[in-house]
Amino acid sequence: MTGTPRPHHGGNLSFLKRHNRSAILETVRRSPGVTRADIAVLTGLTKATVGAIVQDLLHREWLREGELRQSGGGRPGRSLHPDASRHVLLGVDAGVKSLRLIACTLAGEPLLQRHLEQAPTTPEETAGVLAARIREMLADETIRHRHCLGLGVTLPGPVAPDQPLLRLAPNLGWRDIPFLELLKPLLPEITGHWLLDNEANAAAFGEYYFHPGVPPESLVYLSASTGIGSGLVAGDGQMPTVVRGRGGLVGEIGHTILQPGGLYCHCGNRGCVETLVSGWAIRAALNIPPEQGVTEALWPRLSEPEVALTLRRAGEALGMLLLNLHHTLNPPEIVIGGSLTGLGDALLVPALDYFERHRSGLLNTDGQVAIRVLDDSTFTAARGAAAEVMARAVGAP
Amino acid sequence: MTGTPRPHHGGNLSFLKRHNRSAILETVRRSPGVTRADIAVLTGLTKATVGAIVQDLLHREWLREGELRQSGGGRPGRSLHPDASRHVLLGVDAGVKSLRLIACTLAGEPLLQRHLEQAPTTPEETAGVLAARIREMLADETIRHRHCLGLGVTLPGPVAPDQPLLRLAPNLGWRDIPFLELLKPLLPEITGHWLLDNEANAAAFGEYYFHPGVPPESLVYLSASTGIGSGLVAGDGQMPTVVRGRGGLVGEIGHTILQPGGLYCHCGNRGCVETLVSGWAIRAALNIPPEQGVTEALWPRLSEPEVALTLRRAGEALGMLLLNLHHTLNPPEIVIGGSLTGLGDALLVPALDYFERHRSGLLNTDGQVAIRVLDDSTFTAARGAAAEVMARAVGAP
DNA sequence: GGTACTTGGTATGAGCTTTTAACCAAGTAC
DNA sequence: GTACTTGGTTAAAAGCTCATACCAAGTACC
Repeated sequence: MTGTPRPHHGGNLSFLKRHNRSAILETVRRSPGVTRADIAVLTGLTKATVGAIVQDLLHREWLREGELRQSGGGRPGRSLHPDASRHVLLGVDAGVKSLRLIACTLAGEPLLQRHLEQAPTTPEETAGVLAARIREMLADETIRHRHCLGLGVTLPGPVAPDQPLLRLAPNLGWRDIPFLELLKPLLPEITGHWLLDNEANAAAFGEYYFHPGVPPESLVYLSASTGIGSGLVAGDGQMPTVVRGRGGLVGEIGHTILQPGGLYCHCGNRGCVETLVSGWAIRAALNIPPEQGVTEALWPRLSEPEVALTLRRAGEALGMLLLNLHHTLNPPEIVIGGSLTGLGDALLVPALDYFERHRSGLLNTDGQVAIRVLDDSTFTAARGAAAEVMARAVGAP
Repeated sequence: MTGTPRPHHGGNLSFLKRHNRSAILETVRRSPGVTRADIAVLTGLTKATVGAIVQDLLHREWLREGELRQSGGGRPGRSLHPDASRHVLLGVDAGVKSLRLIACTLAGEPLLQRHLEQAPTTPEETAGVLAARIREMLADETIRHRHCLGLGVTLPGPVAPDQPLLRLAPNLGWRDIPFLELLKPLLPEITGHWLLDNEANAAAFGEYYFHPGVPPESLVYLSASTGIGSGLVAGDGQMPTVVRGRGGLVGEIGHTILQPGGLYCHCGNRGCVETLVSGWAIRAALNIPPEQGVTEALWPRLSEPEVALTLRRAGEALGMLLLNLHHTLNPPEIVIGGSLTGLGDALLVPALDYFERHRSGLLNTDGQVAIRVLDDSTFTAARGAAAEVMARAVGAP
């Protein structure tokens, strides 16, 4: 449930077996259709070991056998795939304005999605609403007969996942909330893994974990909505890990300074990223009333010069932030999500343009950094929380 | 020699034994004087396993037994310490203006240090000079009878450690140099581990690895000299890892933008950090001739208003960079090294002051970020390279 | 001083996991 | 139909940690 608090933990034979099972499962996830022989080559394990562990995984219904691979002069191998039909992962993203719930397969494909408007309220009330909706989902025909591996929850603020504890969610008015402790008693039927994380961290993890093809060395997720957050995931060939700071916290990239002497931010400093590109900055610059969404308010007004100029400037600031991230961490991939991506090209073209124009040639002799803008990131964080559940389940006995 | 290229590597019994040996060794390194019984508690291994592995480590002379611990009503335990008397780690930092060589113990304590002025030249010539000096060190009475575990080399530019290959060192004029391949044939007597890394990454790793007391969750090293570089190390309770970007490269934090529309940088952009705080920026602002060192040139002039103002402004920019790092990654510790720290309070007081004044209260409800300025970072990168050698040796058969 | 008790460390057999090697299965080439 | 190649399984062997029992060396107390 919680992480290992010990500084340097030894391992026994069961640890070794879990390690190898995880390696095999990740190999199949990353390359669906591989055969046992392929796995043996890729993991460095022997045919015998792979055979035994695959049998176990087939029996647990984590893997399924597929068709025969065509052979080139020998017995054809039996292809293996993740078995997406027997289990379900639950993820919840409790945002400032809405709750997003997802139930997805081991391959990250959504089975059910729920998006509810929900004004900020007390933790207890939010937990109550969530529990009712989750129970509703669990009763749905689509997933009723699946085995639930656990539930991951994300919140919009710094989280210490080891406690687990939400430290602070300014936009919800919450502080030091052990949110899972409120939710668990309401959902005793969920016996799998429970975990809590920051929204951007979970999204970053999910984008990495369910990344199609070869996963990058590291990945940054930039969450652009009311505020600006980020998550960093590094995978050193093994299970990817979220890079966290002090006490498991993560930074608040929205409060990095881009424009010294600029506008005052609610954090007390001047010229933070959030004074230039966040939802509330755009809202303030264009006098959008609080009851209206930024995207809905601006779609009809995109041709107004004032709106176009504001979004272009915000986009350039976003580009500068991307550039700084690139020069600080050089991640092979930066994924942008959050409600602001709904503003489309008016915001994003200036951002990507700025980035491309100013990316220094000092570093990237070859390969480029890929910047991927999500069309719809409504369920990205929730799916990321589900991914974290799966990663934990893979490593569990 | 090279990292594991395989995506998800399985492990066998010998892997498990190495894992546990590493856990025990790290425990003793982190808490010198522990007993076998303490180790069993800390690592979660049984007394029997700990006893057997400790015996092996004593035999290999990685550990030594110390005095008896006073007991509280039972047999007193035998304390264990790293054995710093039998092995030696070699580290080389090939900088733009000088070469720094170090030989140190398993505890990171220096045995020999060499600092040579060396103008930029060809990779081959540099390798030749280094080989001669390393051989000289190896013949020294202090380390002649020790067993050498390997050699780590750092270079001032992006390095892909897996190849290993220096991608680009603008200040040396080198590009795509497999530097170890030049050095290895000249030093056949060094049979241990060879590795190559970026200077800031190695320094960050070393500061983490030889960190006294409980190591932080992560650590950022900021290298401030001619250019500005950084390294990020994250230790998730196991062996710490350097967080790298695309192709093993690391970003160039000196080219993050702090002042949009500011001075032009040699990278082509405007307002980079390096236009504000780097050695060459200060040199340009105060007309320091290239043949003179920045620190030496400015020490006698610190009372001049122009110098004081320039350094105060540079310091504030450095403070802003620290703030942005803090808000991006929230590392519990930021270590500052590099020749610019030689400018002392004139630069650093404004930097730390700016940081403290602007650090937003949003995040740090408790614990603070620690910023540590190294008095003398001459051999920090070289020692870090030696630390990387040790970390690799610990995990090797 | 002797005994009971507590804690540190070692030795031995059991249990589990991977490996080795031999074997069977199922295709192609000729 | 036979030789050959590759995929996968099985049984014995090797290796590691663990549980248990045992010995070692101190304190507390009578």
